[in-house]
Amino acid sequence: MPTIDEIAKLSNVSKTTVSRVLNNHPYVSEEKRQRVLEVIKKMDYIPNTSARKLRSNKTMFIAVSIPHVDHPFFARLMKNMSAEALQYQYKVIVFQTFYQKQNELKVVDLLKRKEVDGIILCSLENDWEDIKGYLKYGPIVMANEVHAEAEVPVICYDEFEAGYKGTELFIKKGHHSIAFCCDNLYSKAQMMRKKGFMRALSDAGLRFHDQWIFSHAFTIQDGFRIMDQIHSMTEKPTAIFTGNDQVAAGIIKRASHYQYKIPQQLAVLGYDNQSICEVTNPEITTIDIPVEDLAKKAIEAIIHLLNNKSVLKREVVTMSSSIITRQSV
Amino acid sequence: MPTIDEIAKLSNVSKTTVSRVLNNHPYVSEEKRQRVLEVIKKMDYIPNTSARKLRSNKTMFIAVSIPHVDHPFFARLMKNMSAEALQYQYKVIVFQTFYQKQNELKVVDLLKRKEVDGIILCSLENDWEDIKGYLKYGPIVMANEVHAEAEVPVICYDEFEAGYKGTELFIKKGHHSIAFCCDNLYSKAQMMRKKGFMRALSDAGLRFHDQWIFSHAFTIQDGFRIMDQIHSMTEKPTAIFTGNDQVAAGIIKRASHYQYKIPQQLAVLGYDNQSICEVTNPEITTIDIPVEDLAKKAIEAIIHLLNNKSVLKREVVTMSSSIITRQSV
DNA sequence: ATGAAAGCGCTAACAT
DNA sequence: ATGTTAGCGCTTTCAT
Repeated sequence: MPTIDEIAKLSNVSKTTVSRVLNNHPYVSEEKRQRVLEVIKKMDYIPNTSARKLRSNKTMFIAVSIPHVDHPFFARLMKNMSAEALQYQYKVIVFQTFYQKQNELKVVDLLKRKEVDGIILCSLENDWEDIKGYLKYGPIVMANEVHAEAEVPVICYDEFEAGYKGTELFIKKGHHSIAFCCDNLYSKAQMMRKKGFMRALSDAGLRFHDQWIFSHAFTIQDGFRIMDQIHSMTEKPTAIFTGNDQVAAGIIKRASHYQYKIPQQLAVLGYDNQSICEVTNPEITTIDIPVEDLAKKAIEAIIHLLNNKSVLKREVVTMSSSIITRQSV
Repeated sequence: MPTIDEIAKLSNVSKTTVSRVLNNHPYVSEEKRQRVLEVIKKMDYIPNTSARKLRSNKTMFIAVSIPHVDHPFFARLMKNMSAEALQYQYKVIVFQTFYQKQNELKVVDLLKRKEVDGIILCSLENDWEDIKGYLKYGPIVMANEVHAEAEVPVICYDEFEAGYKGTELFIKKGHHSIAFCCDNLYSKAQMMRKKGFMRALSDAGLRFHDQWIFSHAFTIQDGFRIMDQIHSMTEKPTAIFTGNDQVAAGIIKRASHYQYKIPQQLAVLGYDNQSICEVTNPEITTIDIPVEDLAKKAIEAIIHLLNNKSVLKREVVTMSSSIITRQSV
């Protein structure tokens, strides 16, 4: 692979001039520009990225951290973020934490190593105390996940509202015994959603049962497990807020197996509006969240910080979700 | 962020020594090593990655090219490749082609720019002729997708066998009118699968019908569309090889809507053994492919090339798939 | 408009 | 065992 020096030599110009041509700088005579361009083409030259990065101290990379990519919601988010970043000539590197603190710390380390220019955290494994120190190395934006006081832009859904709305829907349909699923309870977003759920319950004068809160609900298999648990209970809920369409699908399938009438005996509300909602029987009533919008806003936020080098500050953008009515509620 | 020079100064050693400590070279007195380590810790120092890459001409990055990440099969593949690469201290960068030739060319360009050390192509948009020139910049491995004469390692499934086996299953069950779905027909892998299908047909003395070949079959929605088409036909197939569980799910759902008895009136065979197979009604009989194995072997292959700088040569590893019997066939 | 020269932060050959 | 020095390939002052 030729270097800029060789191109300069062959074009009979200095490497400064070649660099100018490469970067579309003005003040290069048309004649030399053409000559350089020809040599570049002939030699099949492309500048070395590492050298450029070292010199300019910019990588044009944004790291995005997610639990793992084999998850319909995060996959969709990544797809959109990548496409959006490309609009700004930035490339997205996906980093999977696999729910490990340590892997998340490796992501923020990338900032320190000047391996990426900025970071978007779509989940949060560590305490914010352990992350905030990295802010001095570059901007961090939080998307999807929220945090109470992180002094960074946060683009998120109104989880409280979603929790409230969904629960309210059950109540309107006459349910009094409502269950709730979540990934885990250390996620602030999940907490907010649960708060909305609890509020709707208390606003309606309903009690909540401890054993009707199911955690570690991610997959179809988890849905099976949860339904098995419900089936074995003496006092059963008649409605369940799943927080995830995969889980809803699993519950519906297993409930049918146990001959439950859905939604009469057990109403099931999904979350995410994934395509799986349309293939279960009955089809899944779910909460639609604006993933594309979230992706776009998150990329815009990080790009803004990158370009303006403006001071990072807390700035929460909250997005509304809406209920998509199908058959399971 | 401090540089290696500052660390050297503060430790009263040369930067060579610091570099040695950093890279675990021998021949550093324990005393100096400790001193350096302390300063590094105190100063919160991490070496600049771009500088390292420029100097060492290694990036420790592997680019993996896929159509897009929001696809259950590719998501699973990526998850496994990323995890596997980490074992060798390599990081995977996912690049999505969105089925565009031009995006795929950007991926191979990364090799030329020294932005990645090697590439794994999991799909192929361009003619091999337009890719092979990049081999002089670094190793390329093909995984999942195949190519007739590409002179690189190819880790793939036995698509012919899968096509044959699946079709044979239908025939054993007494079907004579069998339809076939595929993404597109410029994919060599898809071609092989189709060949297996055709061969099984002809071995059984069965004809194939042009209008029973459905292309552009990727998603649940495509499944709906295909089922609509089938339903409108005067001469309908009684079995369909879908090539993808999402498509199978869509077909099953829509067929139920039209009151088809599955598998009696319409047998449906999936592909990939995704978790969605277990939530449809009836559950999807499918072809299980060893994704984890493919990921592992592909990473091993590229690492091998990277380490040994051995000559690239064609070397095809073919993996068998197996039928998972559920209810839809 | 163009070029000479400095230097980004690091590693490694070479000398001691 | 340790340090001196060169240089990876590029961009950017600064001078002309």
